[in-house]
Amino acid sequence: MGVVTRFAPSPTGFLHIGGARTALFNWLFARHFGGKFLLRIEDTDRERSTAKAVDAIVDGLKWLGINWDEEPVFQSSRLRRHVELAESLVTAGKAYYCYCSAAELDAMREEAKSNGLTPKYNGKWRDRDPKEAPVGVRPVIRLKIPMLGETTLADLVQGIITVSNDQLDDMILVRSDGTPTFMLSVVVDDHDMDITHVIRGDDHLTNTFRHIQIFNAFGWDIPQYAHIPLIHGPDGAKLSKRHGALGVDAYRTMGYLPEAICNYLLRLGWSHGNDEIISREQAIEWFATENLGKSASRLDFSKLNNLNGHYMRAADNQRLLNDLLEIIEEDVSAEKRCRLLRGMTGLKQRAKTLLELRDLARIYTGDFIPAQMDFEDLDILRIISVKLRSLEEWTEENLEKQLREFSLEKNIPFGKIASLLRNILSDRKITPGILDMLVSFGRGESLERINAALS
RNA sequence: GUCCCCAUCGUCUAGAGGUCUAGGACAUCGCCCUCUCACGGCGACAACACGAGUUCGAAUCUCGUUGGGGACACCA
Repeated sequence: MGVVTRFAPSPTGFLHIGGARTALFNWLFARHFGGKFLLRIEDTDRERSTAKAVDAIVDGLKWLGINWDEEPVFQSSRLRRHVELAESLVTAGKAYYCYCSAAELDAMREEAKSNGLTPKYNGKWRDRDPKEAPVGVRPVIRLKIPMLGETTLADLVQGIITVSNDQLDDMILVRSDGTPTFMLSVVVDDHDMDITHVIRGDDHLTNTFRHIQIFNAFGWDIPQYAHIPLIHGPDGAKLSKRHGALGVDAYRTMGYLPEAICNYLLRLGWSHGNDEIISREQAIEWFATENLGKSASRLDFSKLNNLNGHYMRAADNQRLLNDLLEIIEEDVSAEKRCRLLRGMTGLKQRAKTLLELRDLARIYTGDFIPAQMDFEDLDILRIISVKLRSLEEWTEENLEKQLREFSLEKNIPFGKIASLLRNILSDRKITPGILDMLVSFGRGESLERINAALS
């Protein structure tokens, strides 16, 4: 049977950057082996789950180009099955009803803690006669975890990890309100969906020992696990909203390209020798859990910017123009769109993000105030004006030829001419090359601006 | 507190006992290219957390210390 992976976010917020990486890795792994990648929405927490969050996650994945197979599974629709299975465990003597109150549980934890032990449930109802059940109290269902022995996990990333069973407590499978817990639901769904490999953040590592116990109770096969390290903020502390725990949509509005985000995320905690720029196809071909690192990594925006710059330069001009028009508030005339498209090659190599590109683009779309010039400059400009007007074809080659000839003829440095023209075509210090600008503006607009400066 | 995990340049990492006076990338700083700015090219700076072992030999193996992270809910 083939590989089946899944991404299982809980829809309580946006698709954050760590989640995006988890999804990416699961997706790459499945695609590498020609298997399936499934999406499961873990919405068992009805209070916190929203349809809006589901949309945000779906949009985020689509934007990143991560496509899933089959219809997404909504965990909430599987409540019945989860609870029935838990009850079957009670019947089989592998789970039991517990009637403890919240106050009792607190006391147990406090007691364990004061004895220097892991705080946990003490098994009060584990072997009690159900006849002793207090009336009017709705019980939870707890799993009977073996009191002796240990549980071992052979993790694809972290290696072999063994935990003593006395660290695990009899976890709750079904709450007193009759709803299943995350622990139960994950296991049942991973089993029912035939998940073969679970790649997830290593904040789930210790949960995995509990999951294994549930798998064992049911007598089911356990999937392979790969726990990937978490992403930290630039300061090494846990990722917070302050520094990057943003939704992928936020990265989008910051002007990053999805391929840059994917490439960046891929290289965070994973490597393939010295390769840095990795296409989607190469990533699918190369991805393997063996190359995953074990330590947490920090988010580094300067590297992301560099990568984004690379993908901007590599991007198709028309596509970039479309992206750009989406984030420009005001209308851009057809004429100016043509200008932008002609000038895109020169613009995109000067921008690291779409936001920077938008700013640079104003050279071709915005208003400007031409610089003041002295008489000498005006004389030079007058001659240039005549020379350029006489050009038959307004091409970069012809423009350069004409201006270079003029430069030699009058013994005026080409740089002087270029900066003169820059000052009357734009009021920016930083612009594309002067020939590029003349071509992008086109004959009409260029001559018009020169004329305006002369008068 | 208890349990688990991690540890190479500022950052992401290569490195699976000798080829490591530790390689690449980003960032930083020079130089070159050059009409400004970028791009590109060349170069510089810069790391095996610490301490014991094992071994002829350790960044690589073992143990300890320190530092960081995660988990210990009727959240997921």
